[in-house]
Amino acid sequence: MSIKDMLCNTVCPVDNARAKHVRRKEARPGELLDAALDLFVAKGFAATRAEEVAAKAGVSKGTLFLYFKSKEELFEAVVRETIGNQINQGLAEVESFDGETIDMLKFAMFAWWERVGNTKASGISKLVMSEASNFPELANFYQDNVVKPGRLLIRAILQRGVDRGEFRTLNMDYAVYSVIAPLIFLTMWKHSLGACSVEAQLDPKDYIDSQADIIVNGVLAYSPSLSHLNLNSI
Amino acid sequence: MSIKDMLCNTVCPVDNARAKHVRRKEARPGELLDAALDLFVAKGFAATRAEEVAAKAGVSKGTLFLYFKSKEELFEAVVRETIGNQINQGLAEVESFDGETIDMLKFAMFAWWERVGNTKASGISKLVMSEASNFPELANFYQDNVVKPGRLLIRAILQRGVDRGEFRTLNMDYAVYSVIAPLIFLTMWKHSLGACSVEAQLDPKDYIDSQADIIVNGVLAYSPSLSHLNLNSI
Amino acid sequence: MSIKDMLCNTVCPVDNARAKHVRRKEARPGELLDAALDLFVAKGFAATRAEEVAAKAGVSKGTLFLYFKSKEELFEAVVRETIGNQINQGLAEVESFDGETIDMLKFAMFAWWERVGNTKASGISKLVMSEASNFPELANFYQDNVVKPGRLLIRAILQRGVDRGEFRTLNMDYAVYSVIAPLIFLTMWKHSLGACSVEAQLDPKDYIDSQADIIVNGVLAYSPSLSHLNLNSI
Amino acid sequence: MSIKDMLCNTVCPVDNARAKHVRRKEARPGELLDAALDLFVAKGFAATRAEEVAAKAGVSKGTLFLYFKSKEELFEAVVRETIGNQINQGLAEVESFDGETIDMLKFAMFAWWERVGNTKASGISKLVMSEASNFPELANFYQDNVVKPGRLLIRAILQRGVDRGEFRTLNMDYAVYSVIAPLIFLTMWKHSLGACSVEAQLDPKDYIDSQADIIVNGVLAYSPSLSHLNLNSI
DNA sequence: CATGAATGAGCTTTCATTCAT
DNA sequence: GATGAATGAAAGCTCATTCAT
Repeated sequence: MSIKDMLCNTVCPVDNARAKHVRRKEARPGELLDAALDLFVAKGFAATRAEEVAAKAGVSKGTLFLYFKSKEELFEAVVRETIGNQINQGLAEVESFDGETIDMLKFAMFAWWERVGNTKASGISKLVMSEASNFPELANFYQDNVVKPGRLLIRAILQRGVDRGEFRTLNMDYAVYSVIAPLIFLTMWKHSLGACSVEAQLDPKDYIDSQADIIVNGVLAYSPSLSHLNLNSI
Repeated sequence: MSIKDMLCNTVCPVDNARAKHVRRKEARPGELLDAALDLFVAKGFAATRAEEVAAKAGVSKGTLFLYFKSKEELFEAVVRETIGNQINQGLAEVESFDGETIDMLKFAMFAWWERVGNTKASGISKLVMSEASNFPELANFYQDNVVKPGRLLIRAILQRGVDRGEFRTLNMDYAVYSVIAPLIFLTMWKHSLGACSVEAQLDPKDYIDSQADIIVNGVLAYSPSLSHLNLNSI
Repeated sequence: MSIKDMLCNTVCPVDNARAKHVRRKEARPGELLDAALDLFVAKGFAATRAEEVAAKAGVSKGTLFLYFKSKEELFEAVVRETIGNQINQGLAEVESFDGETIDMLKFAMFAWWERVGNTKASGISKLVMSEASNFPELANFYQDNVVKPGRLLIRAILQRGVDRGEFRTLNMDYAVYSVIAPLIFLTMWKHSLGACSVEAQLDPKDYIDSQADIIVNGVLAYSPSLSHLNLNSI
Repeated sequence: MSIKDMLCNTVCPVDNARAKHVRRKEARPGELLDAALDLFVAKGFAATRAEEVAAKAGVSKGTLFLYFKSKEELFEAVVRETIGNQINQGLAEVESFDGETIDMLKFAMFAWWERVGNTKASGISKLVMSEASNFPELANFYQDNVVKPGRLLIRAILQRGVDRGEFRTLNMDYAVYSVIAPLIFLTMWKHSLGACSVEAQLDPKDYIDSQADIIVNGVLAYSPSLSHLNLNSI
């Protein structure tokens, strides 16, 4: 079963019925979503005023409500539109990867950075986490469209490593977070403390490099057992 | 230099001059801080109404403002009071640890869970990250009193491992995040998506167990080089 | 009919029934009235907080309400107590005056300054005028106890001048204000604009001197007619 | 030097830079200023609720804050706008007056009544005096734009009388108040005690007539000296 | 008597949302 | 479609007043 097959069941493709309607909405007010994303990420949902969003998008306050019934709907649209199918996009690249799983994993992590982490969309993680309890449906949407597919993608990679004897046996349900946690942490950091003091900033490349290095070594076959053999004596 | 020594410069002890005066005020309205912490973590600063906090603490709206000049001051007090000197407390335990650094690291991670992660205080991470850009001073306070000391604590442990030949050479500035990121991620998860759907919940023990296992193996000496030796052929 | 006789009908002597009760209240909380007078005059009724008054009087907030049922009652007490029987006091002095009415009038004006204008009680005019429409009963009280008697006192003096042929015939109902207006104006000025900028301050003695001089000359018998006779030719 | 020349330095003309922008805003909400003036004069600043002002102006609470950042700003706008250049307007009329200074002075006093005293603007005196210590800047503004020019205007008239030999030598710094005090007293009376009881009301014409008569006679040349000559003996 | 912590009605101010133009 | 003036519900905060100590 290809990785794509593993994912296609879970990923609920964006509702096609609404697609056309949504498409028209995005024609002009795509700028509204952009503006809203920025402001929501930076200030939070409640602290962002509808008028600010409109102003940043270069339209009037009234226009915003022409395209979005309410501030909440705007928020949901921001999340839904921004999330898009990030995972699916990255999927193809990962799937077509040919080579050792170690490199595949590293590749996936850096690809994520290029595709998502280094994008405006990166703020979504922070946004969703911050507002999850105020927008439960949205949290579920995020669960279904980002978390689950992402988890499966990582899991598929790790499983590939195990299947090919490269990686040792892992508790898959939790091992995936060894990849996910550092990446999500990075985006949240970038949009919170990292944005406040210069000293708190992290260099993304070095950061991912370090994390990938440790994770990869941490899942390699035999390394744990070897450590018990006291390799120093070799 | 002991680990404690490494930390004592950065950790700014709570101002003792005001402590007594403040202490009396907080005798009763400590409940206000408790209530506020819960609500701020769950709903965010802006979405939490002052009256809710008061009600949850069992007092009237007016009483809240008797003890905190404004909602913002309440927020800051929540963060400052809750943070306390978590790190310092954990410090003693870690410092007195005698044994292999592998176990020390695992111990530290679990200890953190008991001391902080499994506490009401755990929501602070989420809170600070969510509101950092709206409360820059608070972000800096968190930096100085939690992030920096925590980073130094982890760094000290890792360095111990390296010094004793247990761990391989690491890019310390980033390696520390291999320990920090999964833990912070856990608390944020717990207070956001994890609180929404049952399926998204993580078992903390298993989670930390898995993370610790992979990290520890990822930093062990010789494992990386061994991987290049293609151990499969042995 | 003596001047005293002219007044005794209008001046309602302070209610003797309540006197004893009031007396006890004044024992300690006289300081409350003092403090309240100052603050009410300076900031107005609404802008003065009960706690401020208490603090200035050196007692606790609760004590204030021990002596005055409400802030309004405090206000009314301030006015009633402060007004006292200023006019009556001045009355005796004026009545026993023996000499030309010109000097009597001047004497009355300066006496008022010593007895009232230069006293804490002087703020009452400003206070009553500022708050009259919010405290109609008090306005009437002031009418009956200050305005009317004062008007009669002045009228009596002027009438004396007319009767003795010193003053020309005057429209008494309005002529009295030639004496009253400048004096009331002085106190209001002193407690409003005069308290703000140094340059706006008036020297009371010089001010009254000038006013009295012009008024006195303005009411003298023959002077108007004489002026038409072109006295320059004499 | 013409009277106008004497004044032009002190009267600061309303800022023309902002005028146009402000003007548009006030096109409609001029009614807000009208409503606010009435209420502030009647009840004082603190006792007037923003909602009352809005209601009286026929708009909603929110609309008021659309045009005035705060209740205080509304208050200041009321004073500044209402004051306008009352004095300057009256100036032209007085300046072009040709005839005896006695009549000029009387004319000025009655003109003031028509132009200001009998207008909504008349409440400003009471308002400013009542709230001066709470709004020091405003008090200064009033000083500069009303008090000083008014004083100079009166002084100019009196000086004209002296220069032409109609009036005797006067202590000008205080003599001006013989004109000002009765007029200001009249407006304050009208908006405080005069508004409470019918019996306390003054007929403005008669009042001014009487005041003017006495003042004018009080400043005529030779009358003071004559009084020392003991004219009774003639 | 005196205190001051606690209350809650009431006020200022904000801001999402509407709608006439 | 687009605007932005107008709305009014809702939230933060104040302060006169009460009452247990």
